[in-house]
Amino acid sequence: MATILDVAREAGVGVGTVSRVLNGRERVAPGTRARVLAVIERLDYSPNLSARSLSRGRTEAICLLVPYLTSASVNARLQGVVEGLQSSGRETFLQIVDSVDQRDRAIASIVEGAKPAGLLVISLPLSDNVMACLREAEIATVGVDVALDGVPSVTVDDIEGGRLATRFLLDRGHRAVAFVGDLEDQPLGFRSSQNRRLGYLDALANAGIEQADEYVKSGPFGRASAHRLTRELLTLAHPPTAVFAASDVQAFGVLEAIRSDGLRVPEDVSVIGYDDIELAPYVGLTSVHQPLFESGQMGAGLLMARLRQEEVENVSLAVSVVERDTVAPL
Amino acid sequence: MATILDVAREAGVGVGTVSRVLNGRERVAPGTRARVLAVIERLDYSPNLSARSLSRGRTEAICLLVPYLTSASVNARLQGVVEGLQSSGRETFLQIVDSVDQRDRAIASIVEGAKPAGLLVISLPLSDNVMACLREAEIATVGVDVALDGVPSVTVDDIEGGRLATRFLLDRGHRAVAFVGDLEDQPLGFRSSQNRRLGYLDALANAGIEQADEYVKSGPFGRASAHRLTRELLTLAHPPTAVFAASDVQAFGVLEAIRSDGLRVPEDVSVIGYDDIELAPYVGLTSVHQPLFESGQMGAGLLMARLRQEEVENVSLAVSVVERDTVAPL
DNA sequence: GTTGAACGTGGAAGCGGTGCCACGCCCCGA
DNA sequence: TCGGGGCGTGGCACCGCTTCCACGTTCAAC
Repeated sequence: MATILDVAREAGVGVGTVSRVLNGRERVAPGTRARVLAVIERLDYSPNLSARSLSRGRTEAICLLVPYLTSASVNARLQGVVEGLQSSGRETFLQIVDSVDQRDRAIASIVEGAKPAGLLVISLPLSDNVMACLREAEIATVGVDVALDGVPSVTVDDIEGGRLATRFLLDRGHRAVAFVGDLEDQPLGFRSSQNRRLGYLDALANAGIEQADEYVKSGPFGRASAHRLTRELLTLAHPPTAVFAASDVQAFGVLEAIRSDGLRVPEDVSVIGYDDIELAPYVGLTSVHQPLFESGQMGAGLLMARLRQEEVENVSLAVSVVERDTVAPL
Repeated sequence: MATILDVAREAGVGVGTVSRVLNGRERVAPGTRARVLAVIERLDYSPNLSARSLSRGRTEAICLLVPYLTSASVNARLQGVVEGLQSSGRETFLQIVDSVDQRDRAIASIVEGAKPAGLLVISLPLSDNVMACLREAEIATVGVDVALDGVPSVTVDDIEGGRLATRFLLDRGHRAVAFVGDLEDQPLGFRSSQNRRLGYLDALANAGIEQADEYVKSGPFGRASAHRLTRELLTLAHPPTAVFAASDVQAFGVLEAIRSDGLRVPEDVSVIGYDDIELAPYVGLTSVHQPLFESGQMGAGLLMARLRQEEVENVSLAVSVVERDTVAPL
């Protein structure tokens, strides 16, 4: 591999000049710049990243901070991010965080250790304290599916999504609409289920429906728990005629529970999910679609713009109901 | 952050000695070693990776070389890999490769640029030429779902899997068994569909069944293409009574095509898939299960062992048929 | 003609490690 | 007693880049 010294010698200039050309600094005569660029091209030179990091005291890389790779929606977003970042040519490394402890360790290693140029956070809220550290360390940060203090983000309005799903059921005559969601004291601070519930309550209130507390169920994320909660709903004196699940995975548990009770979907009970994950079309699940892949792509775009020192705005993506076979008019 | 010089001063030794302690070299008096380790602990020192890479001329990182993140099976393996690597504390970066061109660029950047300590390749065959370069560059390499020349790997026997799936159908009385798979001149050289077809043919031959060529269909990967191929099968003079799809995604296309013809699964036509992806249980698809996540974990284990200079053996994982609701006796 | 600011440039001092070389010491054999 | 071979160690050159300082040059202003 050629080094900066080879380039400098070959172009008949000093290493400082080559470095200035490399980094697009001013103060280089156009002719010199052209000559250096020609030599770089000819020698197929590319700077040694370790040396650059050492000298600059920071890394060129981009770090992706991601919770639960097993979650389908996080996964879809991640795919978008990776695709969007592909063209940047930067090293991209992955930090996966499944617990508060791992999160804190990951952040410590980012701020004090790797010092990447950019950080892209998916779905994981970070404290103001942490955000201050990141700003301090001059790490360009972007949030995807999470609003982070003082940095740009790509978000989807979960409250609006909850409203949309609920209105979809109300518009079809349902009045006894239940909600099945996550526990709301998430250690990692996820709020999507909570926000979707708020949207749900808001839509009901707007429709003038007095909501029975017994229609709002929450439990650990997953199919099994949703299954159990749904059985509870079905044994109520007045079981709901429709269920809004805070995620598609939970909706699958809801579907199972209804069917295992000998009831039919959507004839006896309607079900709407959220996320419109890849599985949804196979199962015919009506769901609230949010642009998962695109949110990742856009997040990558924001980060790359930030790294080019451009000013960027927050992006908010629209949600919509995808109608399939699990909701019927009452 | 403390540097090696701080440690050396604090411990009253030279930087060389600290470096030797750090790297577990011999030739350090036990007392000195203990003293240095104590200081390292006290100062919470950890070496600067950029400096180390620069000096050693190679990176500590591990690179993951992965095709098509969108593929469910690659994804599941990747999750296993990441989980398995989590404990190593090494930087892990991702190179995603969707075309021959990207593959070659990625390899060039690995061998000449980043020079990671380890490389874990998922499902992507590499030429002997490339393998020689990797050996030359002393990059510890491990294959997951691909056998790579001269390095350890975790593989699953696709031929055996094809046999298993086919025998499963034969054992239930089917004689007219069709195969729906991928095109076999994959630019990136994937051979799994081809191998599964070989297993299929072998099982038929062993059962003394003369195979009609018209029962073997191949097309681009994906649901739509499998759908189309299946319609062709169903219009044959003697349509098959069972279909073996080279992957679950293709099996979904097969299911759709059969049902859209007004036929029932499994009463009219049986279907068996391959991979047992997350979706399969939801749809009730009978499929050949291969331990995707585990293969990734084991691959990570092999790589970490190689990086500790341990000798390791190839691992071959077993496949098995998971019976659900899409296969019935003839 | 002198001054000095702005410009373009070369070069050296780091960045924080690694690894080699040289040095002093101790112990053993001649 | 002396020489020589380990052993344990300190220190310095070096990895390839950035960055800053200093040095000509040019040119406008006075």
